[in-house]
Amino acid sequence: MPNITSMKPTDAELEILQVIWLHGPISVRFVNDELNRKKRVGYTTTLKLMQIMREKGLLMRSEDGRKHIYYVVLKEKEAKNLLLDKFVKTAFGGSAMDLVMQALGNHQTTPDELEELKALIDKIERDSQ
Amino acid sequence: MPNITSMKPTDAELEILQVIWLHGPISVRFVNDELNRKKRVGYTTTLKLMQIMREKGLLMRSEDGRKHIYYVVLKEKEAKNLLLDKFVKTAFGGSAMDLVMQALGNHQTTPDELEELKALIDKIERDSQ
DNA sequence: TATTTGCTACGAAACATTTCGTAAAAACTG
DNA sequence: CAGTTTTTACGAAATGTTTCGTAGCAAATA
Repeated sequence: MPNITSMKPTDAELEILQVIWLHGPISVRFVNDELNRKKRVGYTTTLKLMQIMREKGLLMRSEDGRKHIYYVVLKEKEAKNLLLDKFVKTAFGGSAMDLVMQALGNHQTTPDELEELKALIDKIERDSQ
Repeated sequence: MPNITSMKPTDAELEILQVIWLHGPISVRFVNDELNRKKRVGYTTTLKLMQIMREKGLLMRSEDGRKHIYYVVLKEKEAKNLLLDKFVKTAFGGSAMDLVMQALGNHQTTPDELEELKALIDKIERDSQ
């Protein structure tokens, strides 16, 4: 029963998770190149972090000959759910609705997005009947 | 120009911020008692943390005789906005709407809350005319 | 085959966070 | 006033995170 919040990914680890979620099973080299588009970081730093993440159970890898190919244990959506839960607790005192209201109020939204959101609300209301 | 994300409150610091936001300007003793409702933590630990938070510029204090009374520099709402921005970036790749949809879909909501949310959406739509 | 390149493993330094013990002084209590 | 309690200051240990250097080996290349 993997649980990403009990694994507490750090900020650096989260950056790596994002890259892997976006680009699929992937080599250390690729992750490091990707990270270096934003900031300078040495290859062995990234390697070490990914090794630690594997020890923690955050990543797994297949050994394709000499190279190792890493992938995330949890699906993106469930992982983000767990992270979200934790964030709601630590920053918003447990109120998801507070977070939703504040996020909505302070970010640009397109009409399409608002329609999508209204559809979701309708669905929630219907399901609760 | 205070900015809570550049100050990077840690998890322990965030717990303290929550207590102070909730209970107003407050003594170390009160914060520590409050924290101890959830977990055991020594008085000097809380004291030290709050001293560090003051050095970082997260808290200020007034010296009421012997006791020190601490308060948060940033208003709750602006602080949470900054934290939210950072979380959206690190965990949701920058998409606030993704976060909103996921938060809504995965937490219990009362009919009242949904009404409030719909009102906010209406307001956003009206304002964008 | 000899050299270079690229990969993993690993230890450890540098840094940050959390925890607490001790000391000193003020405030309270009997 | 003497003793106890409460408070702050501070140093430092314990723990967690991030970074990188070095070594050893395999693969590619000259």
